Amino acid sequence: MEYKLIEKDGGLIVKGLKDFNTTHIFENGQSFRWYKEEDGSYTVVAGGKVANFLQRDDLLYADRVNKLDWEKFWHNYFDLDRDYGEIKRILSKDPVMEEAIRHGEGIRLLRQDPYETVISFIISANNQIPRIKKAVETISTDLGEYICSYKGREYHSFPEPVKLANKTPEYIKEVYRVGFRAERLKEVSRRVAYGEFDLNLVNDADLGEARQMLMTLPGVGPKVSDCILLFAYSKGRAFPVDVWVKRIMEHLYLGKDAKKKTLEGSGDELFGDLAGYAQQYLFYYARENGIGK
DNA sequence: GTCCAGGCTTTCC
DNA sequence: GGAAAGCCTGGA
Repeated sequence: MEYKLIEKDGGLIVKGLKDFNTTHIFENGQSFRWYKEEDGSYTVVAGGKVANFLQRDDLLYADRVNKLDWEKFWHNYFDLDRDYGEIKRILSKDPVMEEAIRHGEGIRLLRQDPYETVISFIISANNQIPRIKKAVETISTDLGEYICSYKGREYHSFPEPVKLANKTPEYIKEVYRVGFRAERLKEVSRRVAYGEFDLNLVNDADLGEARQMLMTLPGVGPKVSDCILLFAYSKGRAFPVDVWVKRIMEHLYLGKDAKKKTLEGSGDELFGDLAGYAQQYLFYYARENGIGK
């Protein structure tokens, strides 16, 4: 993608981004470490950095970001080497998808840290987004490194695995309010910290192998594993089926009471290697319209 | 092997 | 009170 970077007042202005909308990117449940400010901008914690993004027309005002940060980190984080225009053109051959895409035309799949994504989505099981966000924030405040204070809030990085591995399940449960997920968080962190599970190997595996590897971790089932593959590893064929995707796939394509296996295979069947992108447009569309409620 | 019920913590609507 | 971007266990 062709775009320009203009340094100004210690921040950065990005001009000419396409297929990019901060609301669509952040408010679709793929990441949990963002805060919407009163001016409509988003303050984001990722990669040990804090940045604020305000989008106005075709300009993105990036505060606490310099050219080097953008090129070394945020460009990749926002998946800017991928042509979402082309993805949308292909998916739009399906008239139902065309409608869904119109509602979330600026969605992009973030390239997030694998360990943070694993922990976040184990917490997400049978849970609600505000509470997931709070748990991830509390873990970071308690165990992560202090980064800065910005617009009245203090920010900390997401901690290394060993930090969570060294806490007792009782502590994790009581301090972070994660309930029955506490034991899972500790065990997964322990395996990663002591090299029993290598998150780098997931990257090299094909989709089926990667899914099987992740599902050996406690708290990681089919849905959570596909979220991790999509939101951390850019495996665009992963197709997480949650209650919302179930509802909208039944509503738009499959009819009610579709079998679990039919649902999980429907992404591949209908959208092939773009299933994960299709899932994001459908999810945003379903949530926005309250389909199936 | 597949399917399903019940349980799990706590918060939010 | 019921539901919540589910997973795990046990039993059919």
